[in-house]
Amino acid sequence: MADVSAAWSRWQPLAGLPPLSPALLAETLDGGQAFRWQRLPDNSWLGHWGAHVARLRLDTRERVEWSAPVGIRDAVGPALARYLGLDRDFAGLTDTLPWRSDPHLARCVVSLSGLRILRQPFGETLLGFLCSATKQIVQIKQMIALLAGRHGAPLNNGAGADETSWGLETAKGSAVPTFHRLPTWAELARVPETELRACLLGFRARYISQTAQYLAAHPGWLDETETLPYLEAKERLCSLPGVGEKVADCVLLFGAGRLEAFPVDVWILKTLVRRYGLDGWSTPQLAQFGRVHFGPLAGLAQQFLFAWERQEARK
DNA sequence: TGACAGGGGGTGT
DNA sequence: ACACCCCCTGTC
Repeated sequence: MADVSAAWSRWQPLAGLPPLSPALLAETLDGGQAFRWQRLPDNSWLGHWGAHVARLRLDTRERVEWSAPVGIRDAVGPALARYLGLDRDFAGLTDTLPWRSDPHLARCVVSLSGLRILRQPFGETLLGFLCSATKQIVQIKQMIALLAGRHGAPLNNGAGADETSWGLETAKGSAVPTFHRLPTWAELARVPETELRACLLGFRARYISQTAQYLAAHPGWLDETETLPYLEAKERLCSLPGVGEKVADCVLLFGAGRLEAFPVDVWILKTLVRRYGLDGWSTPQLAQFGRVHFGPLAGLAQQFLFAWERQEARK
């Protein structure tokens, strides 16, 4: 294994996060909420959000530890706490879900105990889910990586070097390229649609380009949207090209901490049909069912159901 | 090993 | 209902 200690801070425990199984850490970071985490050969996870970079791993007792490039470590600590929602008691929140009267939810909650909802940067979450239409996670991650690499600003590690790989090497011995942040919406507005297409976006390139034009013409619109009440925020997001109810709910759930948002995708659709017997219901009807049945934290319930259904499919 | 379908975490018309 | 794009995956 390559020496990765050189420019990374020493590993330190992440206070406030209960012990986690490797599978659950993977599900949380790489289960469809976020698209910028990768598993490294040493079994740690490398992730990016905003201008932050961090690595996470589990110690022998399954407690989460973190490390960051030394130059930005002091900023990453608090950012990580926010990103992972450490200010929220997810175990307590999960306990308020109606699992006592819902056997399927109960088994999901038990088998995926410890699952949490990330709090990602709002604008990046919008970009990620604009890429998500009829795409699987691996493909979305590929698009996002290309967007970051080609159109995002290189990240300074805080130590003055701008082209460093921070000593991080892959199993094959080649250096990991310089880290880049995702392009901001202002930056995306200046990228020709053809170049977006070259990032494997397909028909999503037009949506992203048009959304970028709109956001560029309306400064502050996105920040305002993040602060609005759920329904108003959702309505505004849905007015963007390429954003429908599902994408809007994902953005609000994973990028704004709105646990009432209940995205209905094909997995949840399968779940509601197969496990709840809702054959023949329309998508709006299913969304309504979810909000009523699962209550004010329907989005949290959704993540348990979603993870369970994907897990079943992989068996 | 290399082609070749088939289908994909949705939105807009 | 169907087009929109085109990469991934499984299969032959």
